[in-house]
Amino acid sequence: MKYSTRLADAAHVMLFIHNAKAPAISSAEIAKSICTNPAYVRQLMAKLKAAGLLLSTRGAAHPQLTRDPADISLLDVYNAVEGGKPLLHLDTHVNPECNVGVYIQYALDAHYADVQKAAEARMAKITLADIYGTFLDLCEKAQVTPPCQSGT
Amino acid sequence: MKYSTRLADAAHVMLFIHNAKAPAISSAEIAKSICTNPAYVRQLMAKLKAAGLLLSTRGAAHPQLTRDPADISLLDVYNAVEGGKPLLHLDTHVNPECNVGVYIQYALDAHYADVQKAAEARMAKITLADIYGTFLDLCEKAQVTPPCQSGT
DNA sequence: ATATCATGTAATTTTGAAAATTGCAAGCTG
DNA sequence: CAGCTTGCAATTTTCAAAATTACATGATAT
Repeated sequence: MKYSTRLADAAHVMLFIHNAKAPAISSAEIAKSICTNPAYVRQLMAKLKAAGLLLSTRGAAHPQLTRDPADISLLDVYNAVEGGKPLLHLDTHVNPECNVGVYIQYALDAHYADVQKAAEARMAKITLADIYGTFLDLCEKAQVTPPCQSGT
Repeated sequence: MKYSTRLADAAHVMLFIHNAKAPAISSAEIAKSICTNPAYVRQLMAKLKAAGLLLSTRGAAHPQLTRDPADISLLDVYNAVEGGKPLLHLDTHVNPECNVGVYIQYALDAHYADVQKAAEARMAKITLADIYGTFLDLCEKAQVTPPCQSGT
């Protein structure tokens, strides 16, 4: 399949909104930055809203974060848009008549959980403020002025 | 896309071979356990071989692990079959004319690397012997006799 | 108040990476 | 030699995600 870029796109949406100086930001504007379509952006925003990370109102183009970026972790965003989907996937289609096959996957399941936990623990420590900070650093190093939503 | 189950399948192959008492194990036999086809199993085995985890000879059905399962980590297997493919994926198709979009993804990249490192560090601590141990425990709890390659 | 632009959401189509399949040359083994 | 096997390349199928389409509902400004 295609790789899921929902976490990257959702973080993009959140940071784009945070970075915006203008009061009004439409899904169309955000979509242009991600090179996608407004409906997809709104789907992401709906999930972020359901997770309590974003506020938005029908008909009005002024979304806003519910909390300070320092209080929103990458894990929050991950849970919002990937909803429990694991990073590693078992092969659930093994031969049910083969005990070895069945129980090897069960055994793997237990250890996959540890990897998932480690990844999530790390994501919990990364905040949107951290990412935004890195963003500003990179922009400075490249001598680029952040705002683009006014121009493009 | 489909989810990749290569890591789970490759671990399955390794443990199936380790668990086998019979000297001869064909790719067809392993494939039956994973509910797949021999060619796919051989593709995985080719990668495991290239990574130095497995020995096999053309024409002869007697593969064997190159090291003790206690000396083979889940990360070894992951690197062998996923070859540097990350767990999280950036959105590389952003608008190149939007600095915000471009640099947000660059910033994310840096933090994704930390998550990847954490996951890999955890995988490095899990050995095939650990997984095989869990496998035996689960079999015992379920009162199931492990070997299946003799029967099915 | 009404024309215009936004959101929210469902339904459908397209895309793309992985698995499945096919085919066959090369090699072991009885 | 006959009947297995592996190794590997090429093709087809699968299926989750993204893209697209459509439209009802709601805001906003002139």
